[in-house]
Amino acid sequence: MKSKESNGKSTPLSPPAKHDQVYEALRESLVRGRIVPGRGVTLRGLAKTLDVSLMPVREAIRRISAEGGLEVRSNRRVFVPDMTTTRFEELVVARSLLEPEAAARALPLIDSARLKRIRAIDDEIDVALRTGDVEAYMTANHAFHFTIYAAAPSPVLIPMIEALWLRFGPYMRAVYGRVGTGILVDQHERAIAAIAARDDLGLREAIRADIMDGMNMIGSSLLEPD
Amino acid sequence: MKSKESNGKSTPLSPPAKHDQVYEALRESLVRGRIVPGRGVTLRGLAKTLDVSLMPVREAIRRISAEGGLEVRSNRRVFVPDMTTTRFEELVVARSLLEPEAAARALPLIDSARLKRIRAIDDEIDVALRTGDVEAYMTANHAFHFTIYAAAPSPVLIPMIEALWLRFGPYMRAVYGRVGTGILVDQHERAIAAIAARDDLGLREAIRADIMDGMNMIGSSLLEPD
DNA sequence: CCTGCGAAAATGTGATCACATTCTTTGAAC
DNA sequence: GTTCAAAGAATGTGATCACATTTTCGCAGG
Repeated sequence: MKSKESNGKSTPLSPPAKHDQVYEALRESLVRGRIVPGRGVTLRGLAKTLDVSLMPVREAIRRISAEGGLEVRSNRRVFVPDMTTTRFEELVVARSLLEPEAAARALPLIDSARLKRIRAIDDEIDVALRTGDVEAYMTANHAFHFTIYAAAPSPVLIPMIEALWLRFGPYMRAVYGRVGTGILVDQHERAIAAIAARDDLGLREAIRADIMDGMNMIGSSLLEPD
Repeated sequence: MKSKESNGKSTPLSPPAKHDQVYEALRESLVRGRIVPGRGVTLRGLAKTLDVSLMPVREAIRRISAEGGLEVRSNRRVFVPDMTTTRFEELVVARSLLEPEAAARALPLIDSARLKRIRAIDDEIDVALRTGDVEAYMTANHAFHFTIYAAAPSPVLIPMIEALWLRFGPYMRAVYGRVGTGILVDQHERAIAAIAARDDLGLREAIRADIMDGMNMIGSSLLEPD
């Protein structure tokens, strides 16, 4: 029995910690490609930008580094990891293994409301592709995938997949900025059809195809030697 | 051109950072099951134990938490995550997806020297199983798997798999302590045979069987409701 | 022109202090 | 004995300072 439970309002939880806000801001910057891969990240620079002291920045960077979003080199300086060929391939493989599984696990729990939302997001993607809006495309594409996966609570798989997307972020932006979004083909119709049909294998294969499609297009573009 | 490169000795790199040492110590404690799942972890407690200030502990905990080895609850207090049924299943699925892939990628690069080492480790496992030495079994089992995977440099997959093992650590210990190692069957012979035969699919299946075998045995044991 | 060296600025790390929040204990009222 | 509230201890968080290491810049020598 909790003696608390004072007011009926939402839990009066502690105000969000600053290191969490810094973490979110950093993650956002990486996903949106606002941090150039070559240039390094400095604690004091981030602290000044976000108007906090070094402390929250240190903890946020430690956390993002553990997720692979940043890399602390032996100099102890922090960089956006270089995208080498093998790293790229490994990231793609990991995505192609985990995401179909996450989708399949979510499938039985996707109700009509969520499917409707997924369809709406797919429409947004179509618009973004036609207008060439890279920012909107990336946001909507992320929402499409994770609205599917999140139908089932997956406290293990989803964070793992999020970490993979985080690692692609900076380069997706660079690639799209170079080749544009015109080449992208919308492979999501297959996924939507499979969801509507409750087709487990079909959904797995659709997600896998979507990943391979987008990644193959990138593969030919920027990649550094090992 | 680096102007450095002064002496031929190993790089005179900075002395290891304390937060890295604390991180290693923490990870070790979790894998070895020295931290009871129920009890919490306090910054000052760890700092006193390891004889450092709060700073390195804070960064180490942030890092381990990002890897899923610890959990910062909304109270901002740190615990070993509870092993629920769904969490357990997700962890097993992730292992069964990533580890066969890592093994298959390593297969072409496993030379005779490494295979010899793998065989030696398997012998250690047999001994540990016969003598019921839980500690030795866990160490050797870890070495067996990662000696295979590490044949190919996998800067993405291997850390992900390590993070999964880290999450099992505390409970493996608890389970083995309860049911003993007598039940364990050594499924590694299949893997060794597949490596010797350069049998990609055979190795994948052997690794997968090994995972399922060990995990299924655990599944019936301790697990909390969601 | 550029090569190398020394000074100066910048950076990451660790320690200590202060403070708000949370947990634990204590003690009185019923 | 049980319940509840207040006092006390413990904990996580953030800021500031100090220091060793690294990087960057300027200037001399070739």
